[in-house]
Amino acid sequence: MQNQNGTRWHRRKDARPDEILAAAQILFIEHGYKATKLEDIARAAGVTKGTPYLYFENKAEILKAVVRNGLLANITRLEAAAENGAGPVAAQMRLLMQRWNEDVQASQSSGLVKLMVAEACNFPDLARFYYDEVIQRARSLLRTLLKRGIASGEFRADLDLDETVQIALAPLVMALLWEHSFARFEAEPIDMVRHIDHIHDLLTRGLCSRG
Amino acid sequence: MQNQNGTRWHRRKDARPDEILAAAQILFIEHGYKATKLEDIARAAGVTKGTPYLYFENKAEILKAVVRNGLLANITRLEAAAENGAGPVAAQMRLLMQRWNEDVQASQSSGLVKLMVAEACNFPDLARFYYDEVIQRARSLLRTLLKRGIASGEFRADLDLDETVQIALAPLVMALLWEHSFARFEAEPIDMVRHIDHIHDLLTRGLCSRG
Amino acid sequence: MQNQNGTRWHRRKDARPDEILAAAQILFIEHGYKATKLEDIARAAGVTKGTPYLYFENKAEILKAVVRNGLLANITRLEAAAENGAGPVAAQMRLLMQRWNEDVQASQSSGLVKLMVAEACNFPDLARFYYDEVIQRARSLLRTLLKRGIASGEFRADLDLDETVQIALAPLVMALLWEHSFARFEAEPIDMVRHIDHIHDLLTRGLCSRG
Amino acid sequence: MQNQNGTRWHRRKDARPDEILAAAQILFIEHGYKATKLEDIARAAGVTKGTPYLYFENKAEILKAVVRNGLLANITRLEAAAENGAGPVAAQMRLLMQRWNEDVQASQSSGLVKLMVAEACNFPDLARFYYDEVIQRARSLLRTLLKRGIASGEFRADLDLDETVQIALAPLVMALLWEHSFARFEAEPIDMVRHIDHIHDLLTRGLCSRG
DNA sequence: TATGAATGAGGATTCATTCAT
DNA sequence: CATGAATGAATCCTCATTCAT
Repeated sequence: MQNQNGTRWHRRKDARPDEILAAAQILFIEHGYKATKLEDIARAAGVTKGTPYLYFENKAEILKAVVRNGLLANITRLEAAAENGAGPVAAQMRLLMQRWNEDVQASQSSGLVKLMVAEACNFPDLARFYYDEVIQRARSLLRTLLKRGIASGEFRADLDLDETVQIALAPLVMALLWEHSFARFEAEPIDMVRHIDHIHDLLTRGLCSRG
Repeated sequence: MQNQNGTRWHRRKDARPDEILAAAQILFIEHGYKATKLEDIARAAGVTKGTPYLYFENKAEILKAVVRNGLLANITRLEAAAENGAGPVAAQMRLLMQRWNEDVQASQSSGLVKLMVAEACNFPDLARFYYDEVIQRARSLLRTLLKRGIASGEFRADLDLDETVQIALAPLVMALLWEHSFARFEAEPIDMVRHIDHIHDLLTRGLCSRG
Repeated sequence: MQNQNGTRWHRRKDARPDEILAAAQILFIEHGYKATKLEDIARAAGVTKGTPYLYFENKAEILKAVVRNGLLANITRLEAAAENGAGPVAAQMRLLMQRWNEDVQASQSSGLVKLMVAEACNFPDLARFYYDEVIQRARSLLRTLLKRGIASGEFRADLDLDETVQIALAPLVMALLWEHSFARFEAEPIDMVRHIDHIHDLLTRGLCSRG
Repeated sequence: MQNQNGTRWHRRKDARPDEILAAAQILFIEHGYKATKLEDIARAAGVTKGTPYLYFENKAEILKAVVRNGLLANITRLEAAAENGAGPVAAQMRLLMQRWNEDVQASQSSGLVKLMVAEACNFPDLARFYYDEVIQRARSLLRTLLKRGIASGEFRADLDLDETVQIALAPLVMALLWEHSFARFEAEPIDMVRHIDHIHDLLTRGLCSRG
């Protein structure tokens, strides 16, 4: 028997769990946790019904692994990208947003946020993990930048940090959710690079024209 | 089963559908569509499991009715509130956002957005309805305001309308999603009135300090 | 409120049970006992769900009443028709078959036999009633005729009465069952008068040509 | 649940479908389609209620498989038995009827006809299949024989073929229906070999004595 | 390791029956 | 008498999970 690459079966041991998680991620995001059948995950991963149970306790654990895996990697890369920035904070912020976007695209993880929003109530400990390890760290990152901007006089000194962080993140998060909910009804797909430019522009300059 | 009067049931034909929808809304938002059992909806509505079928074809139709009912009413009230504004557009916008918030609070419909995001892929026609009748109408409303602001010279003339609308709505929508996902992990609940003020402030003035 | 005849509601008391039975008969024959909903019976009878219970204990009793009513009337009329025949027995037999056919057509009861065959196992006492009050009496009738024919020398003396009765009835019964099962697939409907002539002819003369 | 070996179950993939169909056939014939619970079928087949769904789409498909399986096999064997007959047609016909009877007894399929009659209206496509693949083929077979008999001068030349076929088949079919409806009320079971002899005798010679 | 047949608890839906009006 | 809202047992079907192979 040959797999799709034409290589013989062997040494898949290490890859299996990730293949299962990759398949599960796609299906969980597309249909939600409950509506996704374990057998579909298995089939999408190229294995049969029993196999996921060799690597994961049960369906819930697969969901947790999907989220942990995907998001931890993302946030970690984001934090790495945020280090040692120099120059105007606004420009750093813009660069960081674009980097983050590239990373999300590359890691195919955009739908995880939707998944977490949808399932937060049903998986309190997972939601807690997401809150602690993703949301808070992302906020922290942005807060640091804002502080630097305020300190340097680049940003207004009267900003409420927590509020501003929350508001600044919203359009970025919404773009992800959008892609996995209503984007298909739009005439044309979102150009994320351009969208992020607009977000950045609006955030920094505001709507109002200057006197 | 006996009700409080000692009779087996009340004759509630007129009230029943709404009671069932109200119960369903809470549970669908809390647990998602699939994870909500019809019997739970029934019990929460004070009836037994057969009763919902007297008023609704099936579970999916209950979901659709929940969404249609709740959101159509909201958007309609929002449009009414948007009429005949006068004075500075920024102030009108702020007023509208606060009005909308009050309406959402009053109608207990904040979680419907989360529900729609979570289930958009599984209910394409419902998602289409939501896109057409809620999203587009909300966008249209905001776009009109922006145009007025640009025309009056209050807002920057170089704004991309579609992008700006999308971005401006994001923090408002995120606040709703937040409430039904991770809000419980926060030290204190969001003060929406204050939050909206911050959103409005940031939107209009931007982050940057002025020379 | 007016009924279909334009007369006011009144004095339906006596007619109701029969209207319900008439509706039930049609539906039971068409869909079988289990697949027929009491509400459908009620609607077909022009009443609502609860009404049949004013006249009948439950669904099973309605079935029993349908069968008893319909078939007892038929067999009784058949016996009446069989009385005081004169002339050649074969001719009497033919006349009786045609009379019976006319009666079945007129009484709309042709499907009751199918109903009984289909439900005999689920309603043993009803089946017993049918066996005793319909089958046996019909057999008895035919047996009497056969005996007369044998006595008169018209029929062969070596006939086994029981067997012959059973065989002679078969095509008649089959024609009824046919009408309520596969007749619709035929190019043209059965002409029962002609069919009975053929049955009679074949029964009396046999297939074989005579030397 | 444990089987006799103390294991939870056997690996019976090949045998299962037939075991399920065999169980279903008995129960469908005994109680009708609607009144038969899938769990009863499963239990009768020695499995639990989920297992039938591994092999059949749903209950209706089980019914169809039961009928198709059972009856196609019967009619095919009947056609095989009809080939290359020699000698007097009446004798061939008798032999064929006896063969058919043996085959029906051996294949335990006598009740399928009753099942089809009972459910024809609820399963139009199945009824169509039965009409095309069983009834028409059986008729065709008999018609061929009759034609041969007429051609050889053995049978009357004035026979209406279609009518005669229908009438000749009736007692045979009725015997099957009888067995699964009212036979139990008879003092003694039908001796089919003898019954067929009588049918054949009556068919060929008719009731009337000869001058 | 991997398979996939089998399980069986669980959930959607139906419908005969009841009974306050 | 008649209605029809409500009930809840019954039944179809699903699918996460197990385990002999």
